[in-house]
Amino acid sequence: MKRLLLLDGHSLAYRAFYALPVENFSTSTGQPTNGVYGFTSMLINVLRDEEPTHIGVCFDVSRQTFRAEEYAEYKAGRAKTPDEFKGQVSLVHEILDALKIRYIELAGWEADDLIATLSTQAEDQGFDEVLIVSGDRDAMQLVTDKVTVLYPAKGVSDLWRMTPAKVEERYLVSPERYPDLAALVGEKSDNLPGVPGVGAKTAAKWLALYGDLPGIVDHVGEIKGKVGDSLREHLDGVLRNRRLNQLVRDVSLDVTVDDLERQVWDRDQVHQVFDGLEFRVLRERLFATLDAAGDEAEGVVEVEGSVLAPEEVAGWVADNLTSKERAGLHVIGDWSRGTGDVRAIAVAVGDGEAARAAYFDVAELTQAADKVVREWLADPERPKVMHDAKGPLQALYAAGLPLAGLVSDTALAAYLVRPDQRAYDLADLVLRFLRRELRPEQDNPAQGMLDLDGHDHQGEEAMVQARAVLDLSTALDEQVAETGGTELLAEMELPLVDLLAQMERVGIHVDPELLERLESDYADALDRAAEDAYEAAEGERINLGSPKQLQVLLFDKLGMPKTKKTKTGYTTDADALTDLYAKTEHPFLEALLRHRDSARLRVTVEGLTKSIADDGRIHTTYQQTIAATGRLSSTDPNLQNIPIRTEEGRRIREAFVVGDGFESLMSADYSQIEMRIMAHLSGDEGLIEAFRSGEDLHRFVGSRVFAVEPQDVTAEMRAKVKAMSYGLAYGLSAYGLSKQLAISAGEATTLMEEYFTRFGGVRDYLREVVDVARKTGYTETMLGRRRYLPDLTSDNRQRRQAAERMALNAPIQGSAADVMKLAMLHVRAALDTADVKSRMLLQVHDELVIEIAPGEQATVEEIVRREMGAAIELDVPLDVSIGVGNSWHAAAH
DNA sequence: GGATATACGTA
DNA sequence: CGTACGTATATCCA
Repeated sequence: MKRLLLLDGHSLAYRAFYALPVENFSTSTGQPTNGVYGFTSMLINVLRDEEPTHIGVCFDVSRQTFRAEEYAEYKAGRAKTPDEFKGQVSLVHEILDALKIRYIELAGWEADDLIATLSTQAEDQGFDEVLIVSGDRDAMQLVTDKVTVLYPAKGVSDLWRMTPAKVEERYLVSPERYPDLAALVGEKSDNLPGVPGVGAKTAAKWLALYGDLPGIVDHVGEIKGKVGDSLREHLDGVLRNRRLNQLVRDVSLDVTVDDLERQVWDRDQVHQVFDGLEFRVLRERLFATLDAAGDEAEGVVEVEGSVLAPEEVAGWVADNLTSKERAGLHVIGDWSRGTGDVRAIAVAVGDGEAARAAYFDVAELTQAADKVVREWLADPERPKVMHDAKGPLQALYAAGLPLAGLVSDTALAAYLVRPDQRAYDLADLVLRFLRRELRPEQDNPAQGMLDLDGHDHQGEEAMVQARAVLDLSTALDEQVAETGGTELLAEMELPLVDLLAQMERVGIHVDPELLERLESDYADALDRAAEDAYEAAEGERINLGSPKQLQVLLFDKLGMPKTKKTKTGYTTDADALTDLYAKTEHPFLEALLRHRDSARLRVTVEGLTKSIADDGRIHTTYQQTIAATGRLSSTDPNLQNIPIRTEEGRRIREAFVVGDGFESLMSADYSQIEMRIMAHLSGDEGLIEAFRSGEDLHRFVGSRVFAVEPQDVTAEMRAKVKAMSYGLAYGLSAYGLSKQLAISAGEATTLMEEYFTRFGGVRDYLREVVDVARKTGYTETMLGRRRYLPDLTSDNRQRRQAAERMALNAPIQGSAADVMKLAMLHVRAALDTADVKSRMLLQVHDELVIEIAPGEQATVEEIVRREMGAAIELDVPLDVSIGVGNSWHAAAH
């Protein structure tokens, strides 16, 4: 497969120069880089998407060409090349040098002629495909079945794929006839005037009628009307245009297409050039793209080790697991919902000559082996590394083999390095960071199954995994150190694994009878709502759960006003339905909304009921590597989204009750932690004073924004500044604020302006966060947790603005998550020290739920208040609010 | 059975 | 045109 990629370097950089704001793209020394940035960005994209085998970039050298000689006004009238652009072409050259991509330029020729020549050559020599990236429409004449022009539609990211059919569709003529059409219509950018009154449609009509331009010339006398006169009058100009827009396909070059084969790029040189240009984000993207393209394994993970017979285990462990050398541990077993069991264990230690590994069954260990294995696992001084340890930890714990001494977890390390990834598969990480292949784990491996040569495949596989984890942990720990995350990993994420495992194991007790009653109450309400809805719809018994059927009923049959568009039609979400109800007062809508509510509550309760374990408790699973900001998430079931806002929904919390042998549930939460962090990070004096004063936050802010005394802040004013305050941390716009508060866009803008006048530090901080992130490529929380946002320099406005909102939010949400994680660790340590039986059950982002043992309430309350309040030092107090009751609902405060 | 779209619960 | 999640249902496709 031979695929040639040709780019018009000058024109692409020039386009980028105008598409990207120079303020955002210049080095600290003032060198503008928007053109070279845009060009490089596009280059990376096409390298990624097209994977060419050959590549070349063509440049214009000067304006002195045969075209200018024939027609002095050729390209005249073009603005003089701005000085800010001039220097950037040589920067593009430097980048191409570092990437080992040839660039071609020749005095007297335009880049398009060179492209035409190389493209023709490639076609003649049997290349499978030629791709031309050019912003010059003359390139359309080169399009064939094998040659495609990628034409930058706007900006630098959106490329139109011009195939023969696309050219025909867009310009109404074949690629071959395109220059005839262009000659008739004219090309403004080249200063080639066309026939006045003749546009693409007329020109295409003539070409269809007479075949080609010579055909038109032959019949020029027959063309009637004003346009006919116009054509005859300007025919000389048309023929000149045609001579000038013909690309030359046989320029004599000192390179051939074979010389353009892709070379290995020079990593050091790339670092140097990109450092000089301060292209941090782009470098990441380049490495990610080119490394991924070359993500080919250079080998497989191999392991030297033995499948141990039961009587060999004790000896092997005694001989090999005594030192402080880290060991890769892989557990074979099952785990879920806070429990599990272990079938076998694989361990790998050492490297190079000293590399060794073993695999053994845990069910049939001898007494001696059981003892040494147990001691090794529980010894905090003998370090272990695992991949995604929490599950295996549960299994080991359930098997009576608790583990200590976990010094790294390759999933957690990878999460800190690449927090936006959604999954951290061991094989993927091994491929990416070690360039080695990990043979896939077999599904349902039969235990102890030997093949004909007596080989234990499952044992081999498990040892390979243990070896991979060990090697990977070294590579990833280095990466973590490079990004300043070592402490975060060692002091926060790793210790948290054990705490989360404990919380999952304990679970939370629920009252199944209450859940059952709720389920039937909700089901009744659901039936009533459904009947009311059908009646209001005059017997149309549609599926009320189908947005598609609802759309037909609401907008077609009932003719209601259209709501906001979705991909497939019009939304029927609760906001829109409430709006519609306000407008139409149609009883169907009211019944439908009730139906939605009841259906939702019923499935929530159903899900909880299904999740009750044999011990009468619900054991959620916490995910520690999902949320890009650093938060935890909860699954199976999700206990972080149990209803609280409506009275009906809150009843579900009454079913979460204190368990046997305990006295009550305690709920402790941080009040307004994100706003407090914003006050701290921004250093805004007004906001800091608000929190120090002890006054109600929104009342305080309202009094400043509306310039009234705090006691004169009305409920309406308070609601407005509250929405505004919370919205800020999400990157809310004036438009969004106006929608949410149902006020005019003008009023929302005024509100925001007033807010920022009073709290200017907040505005400055939010701006600064985005600016810094754009320069460094990432945001950081108070504890140094990073989030990478390459889209901050995207030329796609939507993506860029989305990334900006993420950049605003990530340090705030993420710092709050850090604080809560610290608090959890401190609270547990203090509970342990106090030697109480009370224990942590749930974490809901800013809330902890604790089960209080008899007589311990005061002690625990003191501990929780102290440790949560002192988790981190801020310029404002960290306020903790605590409630106690026999259910989660009753513990609310 | 898997993927996608829509809707909606929490912080 | 407001961040971060997880889950359920309907619908379409293979």
